[in-house]
Amino acid sequence: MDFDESVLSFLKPPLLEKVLAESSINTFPKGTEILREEQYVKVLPIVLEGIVKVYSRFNDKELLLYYIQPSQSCVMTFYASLKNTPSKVYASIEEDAKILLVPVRLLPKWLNDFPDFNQLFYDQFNLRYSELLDTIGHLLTDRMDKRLYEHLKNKAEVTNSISIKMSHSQIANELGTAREVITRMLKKLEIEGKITQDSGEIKLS
Amino acid sequence: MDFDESVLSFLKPPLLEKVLAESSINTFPKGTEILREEQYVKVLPIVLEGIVKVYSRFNDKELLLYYIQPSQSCVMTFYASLKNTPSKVYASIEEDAKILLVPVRLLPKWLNDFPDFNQLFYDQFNLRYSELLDTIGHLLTDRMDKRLYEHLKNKAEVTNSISIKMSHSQIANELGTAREVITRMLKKLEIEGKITQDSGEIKLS
DNA sequence: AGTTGTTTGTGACTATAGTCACTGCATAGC
DNA sequence: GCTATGCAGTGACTATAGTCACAAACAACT
Repeated sequence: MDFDESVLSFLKPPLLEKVLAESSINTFPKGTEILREEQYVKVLPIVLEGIVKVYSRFNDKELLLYYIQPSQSCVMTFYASLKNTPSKVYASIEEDAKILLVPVRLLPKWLNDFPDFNQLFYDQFNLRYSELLDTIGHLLTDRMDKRLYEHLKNKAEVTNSISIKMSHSQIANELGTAREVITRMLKKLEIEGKITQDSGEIKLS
Repeated sequence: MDFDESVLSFLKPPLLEKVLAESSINTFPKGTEILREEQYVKVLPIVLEGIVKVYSRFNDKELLLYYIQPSQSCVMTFYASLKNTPSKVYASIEEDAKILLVPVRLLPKWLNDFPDFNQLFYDQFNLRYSELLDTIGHLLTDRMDKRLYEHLKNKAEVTNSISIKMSHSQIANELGTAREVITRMLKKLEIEGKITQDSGEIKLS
């Protein structure tokens, strides 16, 4: 199979072999929606390359929850599949991605045979919970300009690039606010010298 | 030991025996702070009676995260103890509580010997994550009057009583807002006939 | 009963961000 | 080129909730 096996190093060899034997690898282009709310799940995705964005929707507002980076899995999907309950979140491809799709029917057996496997999911659960706590903290105490700036910095870090190509309204969606607010705040950040904007491209400085 | 063993029915007999043999039972009065942020944890609490409140603090603002009810455990403590990392949240006794304190050093072994035991923590993790998602949803879309009313209804449900004895400023803390706001909103809810206030006691109607 | 401290009630003000209505720009397709 | 579409920029207005500054009510203790 055509990918860097080191991203799966968290799977010990005997388990790794079994997983690879039963799983398939798919590639998805940027923008593909891979998980909708209320959807039932039959495969557990593990990201090999690229970035997946997980977000939630409240009425008409959206909010970015977290990014799944290579060697991470979507723990929301994991739980939804394990318990056969519908998903509460959405996921879409943020950067062209290569994803290992592990069939869910074998998971309980593997978790039973390789108890260490559980650690992976505890870690992810904890990570996501912590991130959500941080998000709440920002929501509760920070004003939009700061939230926006942190959001951009985070995005830059995740995509490993200082430039971001997104429309103002896409950003507004991710932060659960209105487009005009983002336009104004970006202008403010530009005046403060924290970013530059040029033909739809935002650069951190 | 003096408590209703049915609250521990999620532990299968062989495991239950081992756990009880190694654990101690303590009672705590209302108001006791049992977990602070940054604290390291050596025991996993399982609530047998009473209610524990788990909350987070951001700068000077506080926010209620969830209540731990009988037969539930604090999954944040679980993870913090498993990985020996400091706690990110606070916990205090909301209603006089009897708590089973399970020593953490034996947890990894039990999780290994009884893989089903993991389900309990997955369920709790998922529950708490879902609650946090809901909280974010409310924070993002609801106005204070609605958030307050939902908060009171939730509190009434958890304590199994339609009356709440709390000062306005305590409520304000739990919702991460200012006291005057709560005073005004309570008045508003009173006028709308949703609650009554009488000598520091709030009753849902 | 009087002092002290805490809780509640309120009016006035402010700041933030969300909404509305519109203009100018750029790009894509014909 | 022209037009359509979507994106960005901006001023004006509004609503919500947070802040400030008190006053009144209540409780707790001596």
